[in-house]
Amino acid sequence: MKLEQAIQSTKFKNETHKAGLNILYTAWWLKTSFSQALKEYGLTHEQYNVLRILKGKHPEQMCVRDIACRMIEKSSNVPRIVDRLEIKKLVKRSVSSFDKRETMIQLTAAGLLLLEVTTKKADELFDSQLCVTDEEAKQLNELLEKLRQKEV
Amino acid sequence: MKLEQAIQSTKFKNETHKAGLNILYTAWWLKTSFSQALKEYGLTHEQYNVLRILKGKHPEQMCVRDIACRMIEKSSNVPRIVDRLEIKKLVKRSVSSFDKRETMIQLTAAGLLLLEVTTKKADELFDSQLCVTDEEAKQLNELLEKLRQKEV
DNA sequence: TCAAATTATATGTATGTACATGTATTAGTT
DNA sequence: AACTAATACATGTACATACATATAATTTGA
Repeated sequence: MKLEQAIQSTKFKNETHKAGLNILYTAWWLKTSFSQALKEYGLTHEQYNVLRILKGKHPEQMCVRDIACRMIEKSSNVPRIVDRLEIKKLVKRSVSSFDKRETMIQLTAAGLLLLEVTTKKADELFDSQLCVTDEEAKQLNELLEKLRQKEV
Repeated sequence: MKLEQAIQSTKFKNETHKAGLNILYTAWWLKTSFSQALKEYGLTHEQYNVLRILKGKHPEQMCVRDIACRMIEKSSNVPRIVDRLEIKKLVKRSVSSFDKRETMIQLTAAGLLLLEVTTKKADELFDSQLCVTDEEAKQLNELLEKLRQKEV
């Protein structure tokens, strides 16, 4: 669907302005299909993101701060997301012996198992939903990174 | 900043997968700078979006449903956003005489004024933050729309 | 014409975001 | 060593999202 149809608007200030809205809309669309796919496993897409990050270090633990700085949405409130994962026994919290201020998070066996299943689903979704060639994806990545040049 | 630095991850399944994450990250970044700019006016970026949509029809009114289907994030809860705008006297609610189920929303003079000031700020932000040429923006729009081809 | 289905909006709940503040621990300075 | 600053995390609050349900008005169709 064209952006014009999606947000029922035909006039944009310029192509750059339209690109901004197009990125926001595409991100919403992507998050939504993603969340949809995870729903049957009782995971939100942020919870999935945290599990994925933990997997990267598994079986080592990670502290909350290290998880936070790997999140796509930097202002995510990791302790709260971990709360929910802990209730579902997908992760375990413990106090760091190295620095007692740190809370160390570790995937449980259940978490690891659920992650394997959902990762398969999620990867399939990415492959089937995102209709660009490898070359186009590369181009898209370059454009997005150029666009973000002034990032602070 | 490259995506790799932003989310401290170097391995991606493929370029398409990376593009997906890149879109999500760029959208977060954009929303954040945007919200930052609106903060001094006491508006959230969703509230601004609703005001913008209302402006499109001003001085006519719009019903909640019409606003909703123009939102970038379709699952936004428009009645609740309108609640907050109404408290700040930026919009006015009234029951439609045409169909009493409908709630008609209209910008107030205060809303219109605030919108003018914030629109200027927002447009400046878009122009200064999004570092792409007109040609690149056009390319980006095409790629995003190709990517979303399978949209339902 | 009237009961049933549909529609428009409001509202409840769980989760997440954005930001401020509180608490415990560690690091740094003198 | 003791005081101060910084750090890591938890938690409170306001707003937003995602989805389910409630309520009232309108439309449909038997």
